[in-house]
Amino acid sequence: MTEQHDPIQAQLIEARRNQILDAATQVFAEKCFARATIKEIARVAGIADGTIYIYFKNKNELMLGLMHRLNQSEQRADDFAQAGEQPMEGFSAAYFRQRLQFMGSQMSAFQAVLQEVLGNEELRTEYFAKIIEPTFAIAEPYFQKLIDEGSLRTFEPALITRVITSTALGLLMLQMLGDKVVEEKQEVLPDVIFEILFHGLASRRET
Amino acid sequence: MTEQHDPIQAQLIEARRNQILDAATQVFAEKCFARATIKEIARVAGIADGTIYIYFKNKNELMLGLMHRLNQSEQRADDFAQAGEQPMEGFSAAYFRQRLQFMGSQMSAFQAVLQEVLGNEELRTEYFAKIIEPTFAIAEPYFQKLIDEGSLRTFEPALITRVITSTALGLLMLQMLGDKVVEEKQEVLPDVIFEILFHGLASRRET
Amino acid sequence: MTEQHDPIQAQLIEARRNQILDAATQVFAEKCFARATIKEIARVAGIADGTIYIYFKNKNELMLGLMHRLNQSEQRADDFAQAGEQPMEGFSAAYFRQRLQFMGSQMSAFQAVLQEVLGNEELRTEYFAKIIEPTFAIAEPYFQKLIDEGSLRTFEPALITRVITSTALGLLMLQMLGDKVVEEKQEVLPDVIFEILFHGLASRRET
Amino acid sequence: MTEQHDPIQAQLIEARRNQILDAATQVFAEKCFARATIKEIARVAGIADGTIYIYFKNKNELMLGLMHRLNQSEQRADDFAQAGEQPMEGFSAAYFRQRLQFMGSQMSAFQAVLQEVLGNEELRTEYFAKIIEPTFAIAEPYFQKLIDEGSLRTFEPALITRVITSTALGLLMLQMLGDKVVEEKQEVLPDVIFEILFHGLASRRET
DNA sequence: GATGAATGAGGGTTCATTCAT
DNA sequence: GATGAATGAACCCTCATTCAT
Repeated sequence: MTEQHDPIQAQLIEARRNQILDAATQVFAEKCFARATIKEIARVAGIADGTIYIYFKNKNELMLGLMHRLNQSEQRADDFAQAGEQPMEGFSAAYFRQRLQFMGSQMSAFQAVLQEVLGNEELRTEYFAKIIEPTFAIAEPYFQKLIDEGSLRTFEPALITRVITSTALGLLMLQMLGDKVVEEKQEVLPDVIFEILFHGLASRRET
Repeated sequence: MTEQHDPIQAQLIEARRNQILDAATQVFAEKCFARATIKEIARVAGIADGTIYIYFKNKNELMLGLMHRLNQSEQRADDFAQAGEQPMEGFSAAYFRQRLQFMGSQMSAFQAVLQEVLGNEELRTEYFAKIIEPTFAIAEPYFQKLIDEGSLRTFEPALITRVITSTALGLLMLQMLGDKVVEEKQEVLPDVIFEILFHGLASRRET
Repeated sequence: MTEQHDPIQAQLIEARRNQILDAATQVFAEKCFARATIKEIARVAGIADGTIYIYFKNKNELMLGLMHRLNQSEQRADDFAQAGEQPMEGFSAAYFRQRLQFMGSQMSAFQAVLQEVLGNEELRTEYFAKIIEPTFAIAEPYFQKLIDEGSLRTFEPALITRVITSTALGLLMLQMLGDKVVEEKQEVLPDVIFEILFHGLASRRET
Repeated sequence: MTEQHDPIQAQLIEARRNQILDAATQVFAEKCFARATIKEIARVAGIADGTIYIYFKNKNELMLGLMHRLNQSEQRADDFAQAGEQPMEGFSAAYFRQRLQFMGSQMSAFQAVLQEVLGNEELRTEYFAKIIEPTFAIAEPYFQKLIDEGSLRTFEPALITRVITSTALGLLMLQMLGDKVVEEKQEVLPDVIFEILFHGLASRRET
């Protein structure tokens, strides 16, 4: 009957999906995936329960959709690959700051995803394989190069990525847990962390 | 006639509680709090559903009991306060290693608690106020002293605690997410992290 | 687009509520409130368990809904206030007969309510304050007037209402308990009771 | 092993049964049969849950035991059969007053029994057949005699018993429902009721 | 006999999902 | 496509009853 307005149709569908995912993000972050109800997500999105099932097969697909969208915007925000030939410290510091800012800006979504990922074996595996591991895979050669250049001390690149990721991830967790200091200092924290990770806490004279 | 079973009784009750909490820890870590069922916890504990309700008022109290027990064993394992006059680096490294080992050994419990804490406003507040914040309160003066002594560079102690905690917490998260490298290297990681946090990633010549 | 279903919708909702209340009345009367199960009420109503919870918040609200409906139909059936200037005996006898007939016709509902009210402190207080006491408040001035007119002997109106109400309530109880005589004679009983209450059991000569 | 101290043993058993029934009466009246728990009855009786099952087969037998005991004490208090040759009005008034007083004194037990009887088909039948009907059977010939003597107007004795019983039962119900007037006037109410039932509410001149 | 921990069937309630409108 | 009433599976929890001590 209705002709296929492919591009317009697709945009409408995309808009609806985003509307629903926004509502889901909000409700998941407030209440966690399991306690969130379709009814409430629909209410927040301003649509009827049943409508959600036109755009997502089931509640789980909502979470996957959310993860997927988060991942996409992450990649969009991410210019790691374009490290190019910038001076190491400058690039690294800028990248690190940008990364933390992005995570902070998407905190609700990260909280919803992490929350569920921690308690969902299947999702956990997928999340790690599709999102975290690829980041490592991109970063490790970069650190290897820096070591080879003599910019960095000799640690296994795999360990370097873990330590840096840990710090960022842990900071995000502290923020989610409501730590006031992290929240108040979010402007300076990326630089402080970068400084500590690169030059250490210890004063030089005692080295 | 009947023996005084106060002490014996108490021990039996404690044993049952632990048996149930062990089962709960396992099931919560596998399936998350919300998806875990009393039926399965009972099955894992090898008892009947109803028995759980003799020892815990409801499912929520199971989680609180688990948090409480984790907190207690944490305090028992913790000798931070006894830092005494040991050389800074030695003590710090040892403490850091011990802390990470403890967290690793209790990973399931931490996973269950973190998982739920992330998705439960009320629990989150309580967890942060009762467990995380006190740790900061103990550690900050220690770092202040080290700064005053000139052992550490001048950062706000509050930020130092956040960065260190973040790294530990993030590492735990990575392990929970199934990172193979973290698991394989858990012997050396505490030392690597300590080394990086204290002396930095950057090679010295470029300072 | 969608029709304005406010009025239609409201009627449908009312019909469903009544359908459920009818089923509840039947099951409560058979089995008492506490032993009645939502499953059976749903079965009798010909709907699914969950549907009941769309129309009533919980099982208790079913009982309150039932009480409320009974009270409403009672008020509708009640024209006491319209006693007007009819001759006392005629009006009283007619009213008394109508009242007993109404109670008999709603016996199941009364049985369900009385049953629960007897075993539920809170409901008891509410039922008495909202339903029984107001009836007394309406009736007492009427009897006072009859006494003042010299139609009735001098008893405290409060006591008269209690005695009459007792007789009606007790008769209802006997019927609920399965008394065959009350059931068979329900046609004449109102008149017999009225006759006894107004002119006494005793033969005149011996007065 | 233990010799059979039949009489002493029996007395101990009877005492225990009464202790339990007293507790049951109290808890049933407060909470109704269905909501009363064995645990609470045991607590009120000052014994362990399991002990109740030594003296009563199950919870239902508690109710039957209570009914039975109530019935026995009723019969003990009842000297209807001994009507003898006393003057009709004197005896009747005295009997009626005594009956109402007994019911008032045992109100808790009656409330528990009536409550449950209203909602329990099986019990209802038994209660009516064993307790109420026999009373009718005893009273009816008595009223027949009074009619034959010319002391009472000519009503079917079966109806007279129903009306009188209704009034008493209804009065008990009003008291159970918490009517303040009935409670305050319990001293005079038996006489008022008797007066109304025998000589009517209507003033004589209008006869 | 007395105890009370243990059992597990059963009930109230929630909520993801479906489907007639 | 959109709706939201209806469904019923599944969960938490209670409590009568049993039985080893």
